[in-house]
Amino acid sequence: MSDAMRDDDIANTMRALGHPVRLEILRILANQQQGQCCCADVTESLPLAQSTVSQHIKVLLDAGLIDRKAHGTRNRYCIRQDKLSELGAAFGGLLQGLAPTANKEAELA
Amino acid sequence: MSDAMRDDDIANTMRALGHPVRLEILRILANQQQGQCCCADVTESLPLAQSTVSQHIKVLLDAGLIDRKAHGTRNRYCIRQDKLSELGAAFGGLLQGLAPTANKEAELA
DNA sequence: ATTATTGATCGGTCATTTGCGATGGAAGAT
DNA sequence: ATCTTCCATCGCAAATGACCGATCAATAAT
Repeated sequence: MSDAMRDDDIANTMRALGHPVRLEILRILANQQQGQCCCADVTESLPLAQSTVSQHIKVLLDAGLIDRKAHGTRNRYCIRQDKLSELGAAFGGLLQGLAPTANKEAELA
Repeated sequence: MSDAMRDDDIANTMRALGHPVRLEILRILANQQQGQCCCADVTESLPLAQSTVSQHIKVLLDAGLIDRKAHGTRNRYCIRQDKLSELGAAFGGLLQGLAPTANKEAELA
């Protein structure tokens, strides 16, 4: 239980996922051949200015959900699958903690 | 697939979960005897003003994550388990859509 | 009827987020 | 060296969010 996400981390990550454009960006990254692409690729799939896309990317980056690798004059972004499964586990734990059956039994530790 | 959550819905719900206080409120509701309690109960478990707690509750309410039932002079709040599992499914679907194995196979529909 | 309790809502402040165009640095091409 | 491409970052404006104290309607108790 040592490296479990705390509420702050979970909330931060949730907030990063709390914008449809960022969900879309993640999907765009996921559907790339090598699972990676540059900012320009993302931008031309979205009706937003480059600076705006770059900012959304930064949010995902800060949340640890994606990774940046400099590659020549462009950057390659890819999804951090490890973070994603970590989040999945944390989310599952959260839901379980909120389930009605977990009320009393959880106190028997 | 007709009633699946769309990106907007998912993002909205994520944003509602994107604050540690609201996560805490959900946990407080979950750990109540009948899985329900009033605003005052929640407030005295948190270092926040009543108006602030009420506002957080409203966010959860608007996101459909909790339910309000008037009961005499006070309101009873409880977690909407149906929404929670709906969200769990949507989140699972999201993660699956972002997984590397889902890239090509998903196009064979 | 008067009083007390509950809790939603209003108004205000301050911080953060979202969007944009413009700027500038870094790497590749000429 | 010059020029182009890529894109992070910097203002800037508008909108949203978080928090508070104050208010007010509704119900319960006296």
